[in-house]
Amino acid sequence: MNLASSIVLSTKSNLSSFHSLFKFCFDTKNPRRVLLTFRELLNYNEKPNDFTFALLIKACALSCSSSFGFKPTFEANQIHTHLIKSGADQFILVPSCARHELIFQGRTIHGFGIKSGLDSGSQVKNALTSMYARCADLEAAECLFEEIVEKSVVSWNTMIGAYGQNGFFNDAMLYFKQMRERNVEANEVTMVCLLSANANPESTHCFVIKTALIDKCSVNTSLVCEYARRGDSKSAEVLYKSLPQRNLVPLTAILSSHAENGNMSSVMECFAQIQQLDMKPDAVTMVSILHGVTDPCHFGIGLAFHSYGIKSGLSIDNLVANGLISMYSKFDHIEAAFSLFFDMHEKPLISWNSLISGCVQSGKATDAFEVFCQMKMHGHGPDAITIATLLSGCGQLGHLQFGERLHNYVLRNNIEVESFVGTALIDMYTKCGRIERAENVFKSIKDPCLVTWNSMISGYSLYGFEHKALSCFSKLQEQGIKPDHITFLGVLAACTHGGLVDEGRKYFEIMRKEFNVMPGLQHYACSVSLLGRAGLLEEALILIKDMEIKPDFAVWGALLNACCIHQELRIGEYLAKKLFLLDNSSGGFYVLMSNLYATKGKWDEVAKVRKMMRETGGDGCSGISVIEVNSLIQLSQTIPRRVILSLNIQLEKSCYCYKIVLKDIPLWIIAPCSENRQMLIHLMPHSCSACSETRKRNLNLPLWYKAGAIKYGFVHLILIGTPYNNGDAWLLFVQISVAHVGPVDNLLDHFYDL
DNA sequence: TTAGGGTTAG
Repeated sequence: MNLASSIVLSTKSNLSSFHSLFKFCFDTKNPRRVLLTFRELLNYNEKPNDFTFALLIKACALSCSSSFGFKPTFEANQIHTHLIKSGADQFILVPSCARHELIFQGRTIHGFGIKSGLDSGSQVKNALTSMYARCADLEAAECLFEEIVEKSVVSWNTMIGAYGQNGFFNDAMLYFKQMRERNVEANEVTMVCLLSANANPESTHCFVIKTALIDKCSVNTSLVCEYARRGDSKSAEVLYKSLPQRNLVPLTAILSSHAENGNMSSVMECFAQIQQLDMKPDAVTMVSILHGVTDPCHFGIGLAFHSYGIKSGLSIDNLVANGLISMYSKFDHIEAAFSLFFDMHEKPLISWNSLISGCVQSGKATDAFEVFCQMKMHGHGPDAITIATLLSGCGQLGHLQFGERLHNYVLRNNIEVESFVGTALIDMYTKCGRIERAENVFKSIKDPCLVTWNSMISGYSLYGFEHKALSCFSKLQEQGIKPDHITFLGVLAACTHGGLVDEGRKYFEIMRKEFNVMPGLQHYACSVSLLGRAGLLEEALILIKDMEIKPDFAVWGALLNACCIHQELRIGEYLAKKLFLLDNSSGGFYVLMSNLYATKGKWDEVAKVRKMMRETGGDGCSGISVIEVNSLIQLSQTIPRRVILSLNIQLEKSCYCYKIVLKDIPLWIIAPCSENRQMLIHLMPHSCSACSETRKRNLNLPLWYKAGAIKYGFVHLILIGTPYNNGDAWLLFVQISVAHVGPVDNLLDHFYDL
């Protein structure tokens, strides 16, 4: 129990003391504590009134909106039980409900209100409306709103907020118009709600000047924030400077918009301003700054702010720690990200997501899956963000099986296949060789956004379905969606793969003329490749010479590749010199040169280039290969709990990570290749008996489970699994994937138990 | 009773 609770409860307990305590819980952003405190209230035999009721609803609503994933809280369930147990005689008999979601707790309290007659006041109805809105039950919110006889500005604000919070911006605006038609005067909250419902800041700005609401601190703060959020830093700054009072919130919003644009010098100016004005930067300020650190040249700034965070104590804040994890991951310092994560006192889902995403972003998807397993062991279920991130990891590894399981999870749990998850699925299926499934996912999305269209266009182009890609491009335009630079990359790639020279020229032209999208290096590289492959080397060269940006390795490389195709040794050698000066460490360059000489049968030159490649370490990018072996193993008639498998996997010099799927339970094995050394097996947490048994024995499930050895170049495994009976025999379906995932030492570093 | 800067995702 915290200090405030002790103070209130040590004095003579009365209802208003409890109400004060409830308010304290809201102020300290701990709505769930309200629910616990309500239990105390009942213990003290205090009779709640309608105000208690309204506060309880607010607590439920806030808890509900903050617990993404509809996870019931222990406290809410407790209070529910209390309502039934101790409040039965005076409040309710609650209808039993199978779904244990937090909204259920809110409905329980609603039911209690109806029965006790405490729900008729408009204040309570407003609170209830807001609760349902936060739980995305707009139908219930609307019903309640209709019941309110005298709809005050608060009632209208609640509905504007309800629709705005749930993304129905047009409806929010309609309610605002209706409110005006009924001559209800808007207040500052109306404006804040409208702005957060994506209202145009310019028109809102005019309106608030006319109605004198501009003088309200919350209104101008929201306006500055909205200008900033839309990337209009200038308007945000002009408005901010016109304000009499300096305030950290709008200044942070401006800083954040600069950070979003990667404009670190402006970010630093804002930060200096904050310090000059003696304002204390908070966690949001810190996290906004860290968000802006995307360019490697700014990494030093990021490090400096990490130090600042340690000194100021801000780095303890979860938000800041998440921001730091993301920043370090962006620059491939995944060890630092892990270290920060392990030091966190509390690890909410969002922090797990940050780390998982960090692993995927830094190209270590295997680690992301390990972290995901740990996350599940700690009792967190994945949300839409976890799933989208992991799907991206599946695409990275070509890990179709796990991707499919994630898709099944989405379907089983009624997670909406909307823009983020849908696009991630399309991306995963495309990268895992299942374009038809990507198509099906795409068709299931009601209202695909630009990024989703882009994924499908790129997918088609990758598979050489250039006409489908171009048809997608036309449909996208029919929907009134404006293509961006990624769309054109997909479209140009489709033309290149299909050899559609005229179309490619046309799209390159309309890209800037019609859509005002300036071609970047990748667009040029693609067009050069298109022209070069078609043998139009001169036109490709002219295109490069006319570029308004300096051509990079990819652009010249595309031309060199065309030279290989058309055996243009003379131009090829000229380009090779250019490329060598640009970047002589890239393996790609040597491969291209070697291919060029090979087409002409110049084997001596090929050998020279290969030697150069070895000497410069240019062949640094090793590939990942995955071999899948399926086998059905028949076991003895007795029910074997301990299954001994001798798997015939020849070990090679480098270290490998093996993934064995026992039935559908994946086990990861890291195999250090020194002979006779114990092999370490990692059990992926799952609803398998092996895992639950281990968990029962030891709550701190060791990450690695010693169970095998490597002898004579073969892998011998002892697995504890549950085989299944097909009526005749006990069977174990084993699928083995062998994937080279890099040096074992790097992987092992991340885990504690070794 | 209604609202207000931020982190994680394609």
